[in-house]
Amino acid sequence: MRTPSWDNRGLKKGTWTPEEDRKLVAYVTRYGSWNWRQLPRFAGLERCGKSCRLRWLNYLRPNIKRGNYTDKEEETIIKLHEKLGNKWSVIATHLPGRTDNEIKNHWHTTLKKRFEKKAVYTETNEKASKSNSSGSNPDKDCIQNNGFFLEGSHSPTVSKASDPDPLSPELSSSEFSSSDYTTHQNLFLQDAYLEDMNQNISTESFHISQVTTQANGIDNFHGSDAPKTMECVRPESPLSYYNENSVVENDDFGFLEAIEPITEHSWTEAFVADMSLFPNELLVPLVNESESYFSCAYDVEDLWCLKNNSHDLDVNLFQ
DNA sequence: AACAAGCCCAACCGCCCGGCA
DNA sequence: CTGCCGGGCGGTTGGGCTTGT
Repeated sequence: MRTPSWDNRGLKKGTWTPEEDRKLVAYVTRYGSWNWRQLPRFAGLERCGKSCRLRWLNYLRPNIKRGNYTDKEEETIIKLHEKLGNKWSVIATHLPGRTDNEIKNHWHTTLKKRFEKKAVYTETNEKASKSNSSGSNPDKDCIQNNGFFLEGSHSPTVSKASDPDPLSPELSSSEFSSSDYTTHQNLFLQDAYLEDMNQNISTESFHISQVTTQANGIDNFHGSDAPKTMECVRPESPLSYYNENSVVENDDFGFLEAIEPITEHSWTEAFVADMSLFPNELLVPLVNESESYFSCAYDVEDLWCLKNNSHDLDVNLFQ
């Protein structure tokens, strides 16, 4: 990807290295994202806060689903885009595990082109049918949905305007008008809020079980040793090493089976303790990397083991 | 096999908004 | 009320990868 470079502030730009990922994951899972601008300094990263935030949200955070889009997901994107336009973040809340950036990319690279292609087809087909009123649609693999065709879809569930909109029980897409936009958007935002709550539960209130962590070393996910059966979660994602069977399509909480809930050693408590009791300078990474908590001297398995004993670690680190 | 063109996506950029002093 | 700051969002791009010739 992008060639690493440095801006005039001495901050690194470009592709993230596994080591940087490891530092970011270690810091955010332990302390949370309390301040993205300050975070890279304390996490030992020569990156701007924005870059860290983006990397975490789009790539490193748990429960990110990667790989091919299902027909249902594409259908959802198309329908929501019809209603909301380029509100990628809102659309993303209806696709668990997908990020706004990924959806946006998928739209621009695949769905948009398909839309334009089919729109042209629709236009020419309509002209043809006008000239021949008894004409029928010859393309049986394409299902028309408010002017859009879902290529290769074998599910006719969304094809009829009279069908209830699966995404908005109160209002079908055919009934939706621009004047309803604000009200309808509020409904979406309410859903978005609830889903955000779910996301927060998955990303901040649980941590990866030690057992699965030890079974799947983090470095494997940057190489070719990623489990081949894990399709719903990005194999090379450092935080995707919860049980490969734990993520079930259309099951937002399937992965939780492999994650143990935090009781008394939550990151929030660790954060409160660490940040309130220790001066900031003590949280700055050590100059000598071999002594740093986030250094490569620690295997990631050790890292997660250490995290599980964070209180002991805190004592050891800051004494 | 070598090259070109197009595709894909991670990452960056700049703007906007909300919270706060 | 105003200005600052941090976070969030949508648009854009760089460059690796894939496919076609």
